Amino acid sequence: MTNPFDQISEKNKERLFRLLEADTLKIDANKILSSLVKSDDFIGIIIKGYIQIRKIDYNGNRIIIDELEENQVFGNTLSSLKNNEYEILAKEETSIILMDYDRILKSESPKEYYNRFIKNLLKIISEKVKEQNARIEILTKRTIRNKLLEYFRILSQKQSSKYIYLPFNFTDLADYLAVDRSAMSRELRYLKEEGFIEIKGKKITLLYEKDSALYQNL
Amino acid sequence: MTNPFDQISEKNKERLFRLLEADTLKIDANKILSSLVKSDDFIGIIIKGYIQIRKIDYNGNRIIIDELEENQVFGNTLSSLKNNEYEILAKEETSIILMDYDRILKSESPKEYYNRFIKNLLKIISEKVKEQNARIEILTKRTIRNKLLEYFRILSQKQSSKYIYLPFNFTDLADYLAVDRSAMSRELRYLKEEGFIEIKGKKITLLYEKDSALYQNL
DNA sequence: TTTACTTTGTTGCAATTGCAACATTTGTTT
DNA sequence: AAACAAATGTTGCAATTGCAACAAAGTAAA
Repeated sequence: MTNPFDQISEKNKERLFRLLEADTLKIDANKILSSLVKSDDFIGIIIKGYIQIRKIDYNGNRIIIDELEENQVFGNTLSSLKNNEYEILAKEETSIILMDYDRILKSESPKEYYNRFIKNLLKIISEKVKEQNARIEILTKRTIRNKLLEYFRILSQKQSSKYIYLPFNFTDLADYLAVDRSAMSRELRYLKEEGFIEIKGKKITLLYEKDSALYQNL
Repeated sequence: MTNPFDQISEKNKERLFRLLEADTLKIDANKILSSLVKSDDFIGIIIKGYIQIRKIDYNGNRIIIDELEENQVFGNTLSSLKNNEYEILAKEETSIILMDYDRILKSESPKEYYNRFIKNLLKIISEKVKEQNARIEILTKRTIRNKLLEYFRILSQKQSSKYIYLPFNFTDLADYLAVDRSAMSRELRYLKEEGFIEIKGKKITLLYEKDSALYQNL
């Protein structure tokens, strides 16, 4: 994961902050921010910590729009985030930097640290696109079972192991997969009963092979 | 939509192409490219035309991964595109530029046109993230009806009108929403019968208001 | 214009899912 | 340790969906 200030010295980082009028912000663990008092178009960078961007619809369904950890970016420039429609939940103590998107792009500074920062941002955002693609692949699966399997596949690949560790609790996982929690719970039970997986808390063991029939319809 | 060569002169564009060893490629209308003979990490830019990136799973379900028009980018850097798993379909005659991702990022050229290009790319990719977010919002809806309504909402907003024009045929729309085509067809009929929409070919008229009860559970 | 192919529309039916309601377990706070 | 809150597990049931199979309409090619 690329650090947004990769190859930028502390001193130049300060200069950059001044140039871009960046603000830093600290959010306590389990605190919810429902509006970011900032200009129209902003980009936020997670310096440290872990947040979720959530939305709650009229039915009370909570949807996890995004999950962000250190060095990742978010902002209304990158989504249709309008204040108040979404909430930002810090799962642990989190520091973020807020900066004006226009200011980032429109600055004509010839400074090396500025160009370097733009490049770093490009890399980070490219990674984000990739992650979103993975999410889309999951969401396009038509059954809960296939969504779970696709999610496990990606996680297993990321963690290079058949013993995978969920970064979610099950309630959040259901929101992430956009399915009903109890229906997901049932499907997980079926997968267990059929001997495909083992679950111990957030640790899941995949008992099937990559060429298993299970994968055939993914 | 930002042009990747915005504020870059023709001459500098040529220099840029040489610097990044970019190749141009022309694809005839309705031709399918199933593998891009190129280095591992590439970025493609649509210069002119319109393509779809599709995937066909073991069930024969076709999924539209991405839709790209002029000035948009794609590439395995931006998704998990592995050759052969996906196909690229040109809906019309399309020209694309292929370039090496590492080369783009690792070049240390101090040239103004190079930095400008990076900035343009950043803007384009930011827009892509935004579009993917919209897609995710649609896919997280739990019923076909709500997926359709969310899709219509976004389209109506984009086209600033209640008379919207589908960029898809219905078969492709179903793939885009990741639902069964016939089930979608049925749902569209219900929406018509209930007087919420009118359909004439690819032209759809939304007959409900933004504060309609229909929207309440979106 | 006849033929072939693609897209759209329709329907019955079985499978899957969401929903609601509740029990149980786990975690947190005082 | 008691009291409360949150997460997990379970189940019946109705609603929604996917699937299959086919008819009709539209489009392109010979």
